[in-house]
Amino acid sequence: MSEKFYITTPIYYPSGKFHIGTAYTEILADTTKRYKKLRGYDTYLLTGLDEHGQKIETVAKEKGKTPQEHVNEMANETIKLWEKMDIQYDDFIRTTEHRHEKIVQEIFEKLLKQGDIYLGEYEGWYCLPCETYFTETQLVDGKCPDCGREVKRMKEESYFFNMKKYQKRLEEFYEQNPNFIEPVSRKNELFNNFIKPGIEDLCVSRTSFDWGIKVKENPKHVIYVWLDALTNYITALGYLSDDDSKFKKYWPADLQIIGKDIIRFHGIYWPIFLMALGLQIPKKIYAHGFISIKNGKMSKSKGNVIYPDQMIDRYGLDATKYYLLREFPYDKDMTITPENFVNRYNGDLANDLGNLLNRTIGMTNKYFNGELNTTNTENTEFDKALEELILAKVKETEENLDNLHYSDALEKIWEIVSRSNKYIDDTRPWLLFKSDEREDKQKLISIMVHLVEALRIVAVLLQPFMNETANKIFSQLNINEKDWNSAYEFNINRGIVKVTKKAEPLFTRLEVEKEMEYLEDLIKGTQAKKDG
RNA sequence: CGCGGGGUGGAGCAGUUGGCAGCUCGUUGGGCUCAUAACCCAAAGGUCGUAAGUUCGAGUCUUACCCCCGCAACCA
Repeated sequence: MSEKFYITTPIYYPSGKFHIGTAYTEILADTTKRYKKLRGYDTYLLTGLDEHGQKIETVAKEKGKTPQEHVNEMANETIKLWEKMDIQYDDFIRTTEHRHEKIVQEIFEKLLKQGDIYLGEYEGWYCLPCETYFTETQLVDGKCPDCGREVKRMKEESYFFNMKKYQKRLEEFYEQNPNFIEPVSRKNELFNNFIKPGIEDLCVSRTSFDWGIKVKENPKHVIYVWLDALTNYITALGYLSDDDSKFKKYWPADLQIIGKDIIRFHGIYWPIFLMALGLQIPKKIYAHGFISIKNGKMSKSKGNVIYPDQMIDRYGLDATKYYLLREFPYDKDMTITPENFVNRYNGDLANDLGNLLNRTIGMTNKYFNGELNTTNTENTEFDKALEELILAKVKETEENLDNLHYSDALEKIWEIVSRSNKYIDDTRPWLLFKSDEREDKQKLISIMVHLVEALRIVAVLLQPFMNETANKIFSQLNINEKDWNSAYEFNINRGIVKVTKKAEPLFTRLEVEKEMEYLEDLIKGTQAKKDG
């Protein structure tokens, strides 16, 4: 039986439309899943929505809907988006589902019985019109950050989770698992700022709103945020349910992908909840950075938001994914600029990769009527050098993928592409074609075979990132050898290869000026109006 | 003195344990013609935020300072 690999994304909060940052998290998870699957793992990818809470209640009311109606709509939209993005998730959990709510109640009761949860009082700054508590630091000039009105110091009865009790165990856990959170810089940040100074108890219930899971024995309380949200990772697998086979098989998670904003909750509360339940802690949490556009973090008020469907509709899924995965640094934030996008698209996708396929197929048709007999080719020095380089890059691509360095992995794949383009210039097939020497014809066959193989290997490596593009390459080359392991060697003895008659461009070049303008408008939000 | 990240050729970035300053894009010149006006080669361009120090030698270590950007606990 193959080794399992359980990946999770955060469950997103559907108070509004998801922007490209959310899509990126999902893309990361999907890419990881596809890669692990190709490497032979039994993979399981969980994603979903966190549908409770004050804000959902408020947003629904504004739209004249019930919270349930609102989240149902949002769930439909989200699923449509993930379909459009070809996300290969195995389960989509919604915290309003019975399977989740029931178990969360049980977990709460268990923790209460154990003495990990106690009844206390929550105190904070309360905005009456917004019906929301804020912390000191959330206030803007001492007023409500949402509406700007006066806030009042208020108290309410609340259940608390005794985090302090687990302080020492958590510190020990971090000592023993220094790579629990990646990148380590983020681990250090969390450790220095929140763990070392002493963890504070966490409020796990509220009475000031209604839209949530009720505490069974005290139903005026609604279970508050994190105990509800974080547990999705285990309730989705059937923890404490009649059928917990998936839980037994897949837990603990091998990789939990999150954004850097929720590190604290996944790095402190989550391990502690699991300790309290006597469960294993996930192997790794990877926290990626944020996407910023022009003047900082994306926000509607700044007018610098990009939505994934807008990019996909105009440039295609693979180009969108490529750009994000190629430009997003492993341990830093990413900045999107129209110029950068157009450069990557034209340079990497159209010119380097797309055109390499195009010229290879063009030559194969012109020189050999599309048919290559790939047996018994003799390797020249150029051929050998190409093979060596490519095989080295395959290794490097793999290493980077194993370490979640997706941008670097793509860079390595593109080194194969670049080297192949150079190889054509070095070997000058067009001169060999004009020659009458038999030896030159032999060389020419070898060159074309090597190019076809190089492209095939590129396609193999590209599968986790750009499945559609990879398949286009396979189909135009008319080769079906897609296994990951097949990238480890040049198969130059595959018999007759008959490539497609007419190459179809993988990516057609963009008009720089026009697209930059389009993207500028998109970011400003004026493009929607133009389209409409 | 809250914590952290960062300031390197026009732009975006690499620079491992201190040892000739690199990459991508752009610019300029050249080559090639199989190809999506693509591809290949070459060149120009940096006092590595500022100042001082350690050292035979510092982008890389130490100290001070200046500037930019996140995070500061129950908001997902």
